[in-house]
Amino acid sequence: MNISDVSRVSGLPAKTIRYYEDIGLVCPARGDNGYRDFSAQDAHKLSFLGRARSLGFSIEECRTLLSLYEDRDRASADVKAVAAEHLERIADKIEELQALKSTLETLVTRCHGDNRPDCPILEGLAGREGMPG
Amino acid sequence: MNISDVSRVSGLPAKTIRYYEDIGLVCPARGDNGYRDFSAQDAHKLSFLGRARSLGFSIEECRTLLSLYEDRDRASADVKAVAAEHLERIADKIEELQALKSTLETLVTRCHGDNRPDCPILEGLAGREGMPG
DNA sequence: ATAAGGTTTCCAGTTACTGGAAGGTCAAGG
DNA sequence: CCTTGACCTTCCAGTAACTGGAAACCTTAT
Repeated sequence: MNISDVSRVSGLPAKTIRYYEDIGLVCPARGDNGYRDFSAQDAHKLSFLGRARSLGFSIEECRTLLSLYEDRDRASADVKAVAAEHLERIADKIEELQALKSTLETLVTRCHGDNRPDCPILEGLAGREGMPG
Repeated sequence: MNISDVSRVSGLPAKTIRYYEDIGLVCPARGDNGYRDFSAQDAHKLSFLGRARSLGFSIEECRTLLSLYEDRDRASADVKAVAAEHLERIADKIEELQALKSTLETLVTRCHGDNRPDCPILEGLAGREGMPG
């Protein structure tokens, strides 16, 4: 498989696949012409990476998951630990964003949004008036 | 005010303040010794930036907000537009993260997390094809 | 032979900083 | 006056995870 084939199969851009090779996530074979020659396993690995990335795992987490995936003797507890920690970070991020959202909503709601120059949003940012949160 | 003073007052690291000068968000005066000399207005501006950044506005949005803040004739509607768009992005991000969270929760819950090697998390990431090798 | 399109490498840019090196400045103590 | 230590300065490099583009090579079809 050439890179465009594996790109179509895995859903990852060719650029990304080359980058993944650069950082050692995949090691496709090379043909005589220097072209990368991807096996079905390479394609599978890349699909795995694509799914893990789309779930928000970092590249380093993906590297860990991939090595766990390829280690037939690993304990599922190891995988669960990686995922659970990631889950916690997601939950934290959601909470943080919800706090931001409610602060901004308060500011936006208070702003009359017309042609007059006085604006509670800017006043809030300037720190003169009480900011919620 | 030297940079460490304005850093303390604004809550921003000195490095960040220098960076903000580099990209033209602030233009502090310079003393004969080459040291930056921040006015109270500079400090105020930096506090404004700090608050806007902590609300998740990008640097470019901060630039816009700052120019709106310093334009006494701007309409509050202009500010509201920036904030409302940002709010929408936050809401989208929250939704996306919640979807990730529930997918990941499903995977984590199904994983028994013991010493056995079979793991629903990895199987979920791998798709339907099964294990490598 | 030529044209189109796929592939290669390498370099630069993105966001918003952060760390560190090398060197100039300032105030205090001896 | 000299030293020490805390500041300050600039510049270079690196972070995460790609993305865009240039220049050149390879393949396929006409």
